[in-house]
Amino acid sequence: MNLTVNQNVILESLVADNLVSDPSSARGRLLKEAARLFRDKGYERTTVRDLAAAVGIQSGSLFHHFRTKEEILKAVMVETIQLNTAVMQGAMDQAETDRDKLHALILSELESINGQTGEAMAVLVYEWRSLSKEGQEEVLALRDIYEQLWLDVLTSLAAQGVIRADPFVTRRMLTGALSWTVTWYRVDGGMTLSDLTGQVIAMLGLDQKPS
Amino acid sequence: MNLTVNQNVILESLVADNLVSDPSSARGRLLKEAARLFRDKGYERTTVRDLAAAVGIQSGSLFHHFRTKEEILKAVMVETIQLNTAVMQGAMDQAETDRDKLHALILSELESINGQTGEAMAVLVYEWRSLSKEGQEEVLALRDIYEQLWLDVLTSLAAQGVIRADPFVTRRMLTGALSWTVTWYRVDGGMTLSDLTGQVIAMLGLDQKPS
DNA sequence: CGATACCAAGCAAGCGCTTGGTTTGTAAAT
DNA sequence: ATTTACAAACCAAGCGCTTGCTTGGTATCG
Repeated sequence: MNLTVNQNVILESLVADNLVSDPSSARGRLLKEAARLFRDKGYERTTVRDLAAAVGIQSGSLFHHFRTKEEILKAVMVETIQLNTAVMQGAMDQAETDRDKLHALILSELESINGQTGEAMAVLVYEWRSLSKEGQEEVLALRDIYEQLWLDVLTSLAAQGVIRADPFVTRRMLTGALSWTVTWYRVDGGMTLSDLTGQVIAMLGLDQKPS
Repeated sequence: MNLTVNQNVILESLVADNLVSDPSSARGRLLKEAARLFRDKGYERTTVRDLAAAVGIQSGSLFHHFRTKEEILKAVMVETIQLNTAVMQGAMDQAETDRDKLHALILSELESINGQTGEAMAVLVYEWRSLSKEGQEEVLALRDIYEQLWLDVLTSLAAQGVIRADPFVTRRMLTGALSWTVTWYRVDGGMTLSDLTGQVIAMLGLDQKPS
């Protein structure tokens, strides 16, 4: 189960459906650089001149591709959700038991946050306020689909007595815990994302009674 | 064990030691409003005119109290850490077993995040990047003291086999999980912070074998 | 030829912060 | 009890700079 390869296959199909920009296109490269800058400096501290310089054009030329700076932020968020929902759905389809599904969800989200789409995921989590109200609602609707994948599995596990905390609370705690890894986890620190997934499972006390 | 009362007693002693501004002073009121604005709009989107208007003075008059806008942000962060470290230390001193101490730590942090100092705590977590490098280091040093309280308890619990995940990883996961509550937890939602603490304990699988 | 992608220049607005001067609070001197 | 002295707190005005974005024109390419 190599998630990286999986992600690229899914990416291609989403690009074909025009749901996600081709990373090699001008628009795609801009979104990639925007995600990096927004994560590093924050949306507000990143100027349109920064964005333009990152892809080697003049600041005014940005507005040929996007009408406003905020539209760039929204595109980063929307495309990231689209991609990661699809990747996660794929990982879920390969798992059989609910325990396996939970494992897949955790690993999948850690890959999203700390892998190729990590910069954009950090933006999604920490630049929420910079979106207009309408933008927030649009993103929120997409996010609901993603969240339902989690809730289905956690509710099922709770019904089986495998977890004892409330599924909704558990999901929210895991959202915080996993997204926070972006602030401290480094791939080169000797701990793989698979190791980290194991740590989360152990923290939840699910490492003792195998299914 | 009423944390709110406890917090006010500790607050007074910190004010007496000049470690924290008196909330009724001009400086104290400004910091309170600044925390609220920084949390709601973000540091960058909050202008010095917003800050001044919130306390009913002209924007230029702010610079009689603080040399720069960033100094306001730093003061919000530093004073919040000072207060919450003291409150948490107090809660720890009252607990006996390590399990009780962990319970106290979780409840204490939830009170910090969702109680009176919630706005400032959110700023501390989410406006980190807006501080200069020197400011970050200063805040980080204070934070280490705070974090050591957690690590001592978690390491002890791990040695006893009560928790099986790595103490450092566990703390980081809990940092994310607990600070994330600021985005969804509401006091009026029928769930107290004590309930929420119980949920976290249950999520960690620590609700089954009482000490 | 027509659309797409870009540049060069700059505008209006908003930003953090400064300046010079006025009011207010306080406490010692008369 | 009133005056004097002085620092702290504040206002009114605005400076210099950066911001997101616009405009009019020029390459590039199927």
